[in-house]
Amino acid sequence: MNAAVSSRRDARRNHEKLLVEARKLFAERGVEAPLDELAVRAGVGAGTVYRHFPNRDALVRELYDLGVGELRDLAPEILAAETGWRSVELYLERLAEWLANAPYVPAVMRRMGEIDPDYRPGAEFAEPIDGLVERAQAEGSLRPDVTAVDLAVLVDMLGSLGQYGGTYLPYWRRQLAIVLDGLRARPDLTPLPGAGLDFDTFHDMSHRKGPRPAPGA
Amino acid sequence: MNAAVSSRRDARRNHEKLLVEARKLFAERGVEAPLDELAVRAGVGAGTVYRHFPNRDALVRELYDLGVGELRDLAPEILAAETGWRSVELYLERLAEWLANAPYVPAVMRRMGEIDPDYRPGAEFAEPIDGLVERAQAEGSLRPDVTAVDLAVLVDMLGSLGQYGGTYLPYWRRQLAIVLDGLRARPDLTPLPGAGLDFDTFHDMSHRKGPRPAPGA
DNA sequence: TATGATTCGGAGGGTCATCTCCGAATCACC
DNA sequence: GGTGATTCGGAGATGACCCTCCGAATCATA
Repeated sequence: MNAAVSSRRDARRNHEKLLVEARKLFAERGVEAPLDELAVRAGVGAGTVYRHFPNRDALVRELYDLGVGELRDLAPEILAAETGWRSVELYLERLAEWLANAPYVPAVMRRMGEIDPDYRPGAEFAEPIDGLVERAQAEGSLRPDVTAVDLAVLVDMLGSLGQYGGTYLPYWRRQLAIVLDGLRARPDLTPLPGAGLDFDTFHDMSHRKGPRPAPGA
Repeated sequence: MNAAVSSRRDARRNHEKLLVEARKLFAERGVEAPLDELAVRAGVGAGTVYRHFPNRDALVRELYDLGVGELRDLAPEILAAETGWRSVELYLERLAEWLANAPYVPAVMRRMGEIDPDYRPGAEFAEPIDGLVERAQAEGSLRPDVTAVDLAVLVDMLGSLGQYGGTYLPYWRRQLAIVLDGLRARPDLTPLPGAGLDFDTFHDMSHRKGPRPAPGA
């Protein structure tokens, strides 16, 4: 899966520098940003960029894989929380914080969908999230009509606040708190509209490119 | 402000067709999509594109202005609701629905920020939204610690669900319902963290490009 | 330090998008 | 229908970007 790491120090340093600058560049200008610009920012020649990443997609793929790795590192703490509700809190907080601090991710994800139509963003996380939701609902703290997909979508929503730039970061916790209050189980709640989705149908749905249904349906 | 509308029918028809196709094209491929492709999709020659829009930015600007106009048309119904709470509901629902159905908007907004650093997205709407929040809080239905900016940010979050494509649209009402439940005033709520912002400081904040503060602060 | 292997830098060919230009076509008006 | 003004279409000049290539520089190893 991973290309071998070079034994030369300059090669390792350049590879790392290119990844760092690519994240910044893709965040600012999208994944279509000129790679010549990447070379300039990283302080290397254009040829060096293409030695490390044969083409743009290879670079995107590596950023994606590294991101999935970072997420995997977040999982243990979230799943080991004392209560199910605390797990839900941590899930939303940690994931959204990670997303908001990694503004290159949406661009990379979009491109990944074009490169490889049947990649599954974070497929390995579907099962633990399902478990987390069941646990919190079993203890009666999480409203019973939400699904794991609903939570994942909420994470995306919160993460989209990264678009405002780093200065807003301390404030998105307000939106997080509002969402969490909306997720608590309460006796007088009216149930959520529509049917809950599972990850499979959600994936099919969000990758279909067909015409949108009539508005107001 | 607006360029004069041509008196020739073919010119008006082409102008309209170009706007329609530009919205689709920008939604699919971003504002950097080739304008030659726009010409093909609209069934006109490349020269015609540049007759109507001297450059890409002129096209972006017109799409932005038209969007603001559509929002203005939404305002009366939202503000005329019977109760303050219903006004809040309509505000979130109508705006987020509009955003989710207009997937070209985020791309256009981002580009607008680059073209014209001190444009104010929807500045004219700040005052009515403030009024709407005060009304709902006065009647005791909206939690007292949210601000108009919080609501506007929530709209952006909900609108970002347009990224999943039209097929998901019937389902974002679930996230809307969760957010609304989190916004209701309740006796036992813990107050939102951090300070509420007004539109002016929020605008400064979200357009500053400086380095992000240390995470975890 | 010497040596061979690996990596670097950046000039340049090929490709694609932008935008101009002007003869041909279309339109509004009479 | 005739007429002048406006708009259309698409070929082509200009410029940007992608990616390759190879002599020069750097590195690991002994």
